[in-house]
Amino acid sequence: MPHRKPDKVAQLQKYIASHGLKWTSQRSVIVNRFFAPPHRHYRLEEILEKCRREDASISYATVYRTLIMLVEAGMAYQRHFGKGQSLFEPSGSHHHDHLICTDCGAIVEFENQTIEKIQEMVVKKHGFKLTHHKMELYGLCAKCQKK
Amino acid sequence: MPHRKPDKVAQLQKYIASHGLKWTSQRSVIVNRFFAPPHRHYRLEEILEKCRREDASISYATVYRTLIMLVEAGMAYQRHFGKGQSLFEPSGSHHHDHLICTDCGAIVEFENQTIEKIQEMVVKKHGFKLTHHKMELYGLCAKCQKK
DNA sequence: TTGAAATTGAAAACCACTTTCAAAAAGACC
DNA sequence: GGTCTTTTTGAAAGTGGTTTTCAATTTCAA
Ligand SMILES: [Mn+2]
Ligand SMILES: [Mn+2]
Ligand SMILES: [Zn+2]
Ligand SMILES: [Zn+2]
Repeated sequence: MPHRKPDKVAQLQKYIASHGLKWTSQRSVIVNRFFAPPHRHYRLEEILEKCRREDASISYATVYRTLIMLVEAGMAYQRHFGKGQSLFEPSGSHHHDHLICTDCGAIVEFENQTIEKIQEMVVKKHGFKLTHHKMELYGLCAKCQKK
Repeated sequence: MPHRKPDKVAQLQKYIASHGLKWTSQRSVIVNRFFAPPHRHYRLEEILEKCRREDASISYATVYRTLIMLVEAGMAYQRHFGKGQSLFEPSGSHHHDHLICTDCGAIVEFENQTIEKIQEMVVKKHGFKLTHHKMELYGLCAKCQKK
């Protein structure tokens, strides 16, 4: 199992250098946590809590700003499931959509090429040029159905 | 072209009567505006503004409460496109998804049975029980591509 | 080592709702 | 009609998740 955290950190350092930004101890803690396996969808507060175990003085604002920076660098996605807090996830190599349990919050990722193709057809039929899409399926996971 | 506003108003009056609620002049103004053709996706502020042309004293809170009531009565949907304000639309007979121009905000509705069927398959494969879904395609409409 | 520029934590501001509350309106029953 | 209980209203305050401000601190190129 590849442990790709160092790659991600190096990639961000390159981004930071090329944009006149600065590498700080706080950013190091935050991005190392964020890119540590397993791949997950994190609430900001969740990352903040983890980071504070390593550096108790890290602020909400710094975690917020760092995650936004990752999104701007193309290294993270900010998702808005439902209407509560947004979730951040490391951006990976391939696109995927989400299946979300409305009871326990479990998130399953899936990919379906047929749906993607049909989307393209729908868009073309209406004369649009597609930039991105959002597809979320909400329901009860197997566990929650039994309760 | 059928002008179905009176039906909707009558339907809401029946709902109101059967729930021990009261019909008011404000509710009359608001629902008549909301159900007046053409079918649209409205921001709350947009409806408020229209209603105030008819009754300048109508408040934000009353429009808000009336729209929520319509949603609870099953006569409107509240949509959360992007991250800003939510949009309300009269609920119609059949399900549809949305194609949204990121430049001018134009919204096109579409329906695709194949996508709906594949969604069911994806859900079943992961052992979920689907309750609802969200599918939005974002891009540039024909007009905005020319600019 | 210096110093301009970026970053930080704390706190305030922002924004889209959502709720509270006292006064007004609705409508069921005379 | 009038009476009375309940619901609704507008104004204002409260909420929650972000987003910005600002003075002090840190980074890092020179
Ligand atoms: Mn994901
Ligand atoms: Mn619609
Ligand atoms: Zn579940
Ligand atoms: Zn457009």
